[in-house]
Amino acid sequence: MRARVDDFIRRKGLRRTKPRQIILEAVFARDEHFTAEELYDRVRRTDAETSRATIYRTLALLVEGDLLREIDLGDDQTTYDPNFVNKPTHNHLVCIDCGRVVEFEDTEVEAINARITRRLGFKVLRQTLKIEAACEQLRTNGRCPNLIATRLSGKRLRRKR
Amino acid sequence: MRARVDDFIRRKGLRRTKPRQIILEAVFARDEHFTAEELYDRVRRTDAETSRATIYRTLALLVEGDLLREIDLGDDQTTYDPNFVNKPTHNHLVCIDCGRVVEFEDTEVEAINARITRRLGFKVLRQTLKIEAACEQLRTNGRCPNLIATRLSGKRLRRKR
DNA sequence: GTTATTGCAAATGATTTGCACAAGG
DNA sequence: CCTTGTGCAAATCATTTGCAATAAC
Repeated sequence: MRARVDDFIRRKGLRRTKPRQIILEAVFARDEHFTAEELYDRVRRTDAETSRATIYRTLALLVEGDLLREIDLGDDQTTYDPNFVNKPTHNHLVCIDCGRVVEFEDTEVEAINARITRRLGFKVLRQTLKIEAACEQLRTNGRCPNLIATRLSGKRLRRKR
Repeated sequence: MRARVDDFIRRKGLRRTKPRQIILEAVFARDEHFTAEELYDRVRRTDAETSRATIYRTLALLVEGDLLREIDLGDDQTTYDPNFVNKPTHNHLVCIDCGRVVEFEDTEVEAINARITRRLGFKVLRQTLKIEAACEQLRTNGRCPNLIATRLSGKRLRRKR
């Protein structure tokens, strides 16, 4: 990943500034999804100077360079996914009970793309499959470990304003 | 459709007001996608009194009642799709050249859902597949009738702010 | 030295909301 | 009547942007 990022900076002729370094570090340190605000908080812990503007501007650069992808999890803010570099065709399942997001791959999606190209005369560039689902454990057992964990951690469930 | 709407109003105990009637009429008159602002314009032509607030409130009711579905076409405003009542499992392809949106169905998507339920232990409630694609005609022939039509009509191409 | 980059604060723009008035049942 | 629904204007809130100062190269 480090290599990909370095290459990106070189290719784009970007400068290695301090805020940029810190942001890149924060973005690719883990494989979790995050929002601009969450990234801002994380970055702030390392450097209290970095502004939201720089966060947003850097995110835009990374998205443009295909190092990061914007995904829509159904709420009012954009979520960023750093995992497309390693898993270019993965999809998302969002649990409506606990808000947990599960990434999965399914080869059949590729087959659909091929069929679309043939049938509709378009060349597929990118496909986004989002599945909203309910935790079966919660239905059958009346309890869902993820939901409990979510509540305990105090993390807010995703929802539209 | 008329029946579905009436049923919805009755079931919800909603009142039949003039602005509501006009909005419902405008929403289900065609099967085209639209934004809140486009609906507002359309409604305004029939009744110059109706406010944006009422447009948004009515849209929220319809979405809640599953008569309308919000979709994300990649720009900054919500698009509404009135076709899910008749085609509950359709998907969208967005052409990055001309912005045209093509609806399509593909039985394989159902198979994926079934597989997810089995593999991941979630019950699929709703699936959203969006494909971004390029018009092959434009690539091969250098021209795309849709693109030309879009430009002639003066309709803005969809894009992030 | 130049040109890219940053932080700040103000602007944007879609959507939501408080409130007093109007209208449906 | 009594409650739901409406228009208006103001409020929200994530994201963007203009600008002067600062830092890469």
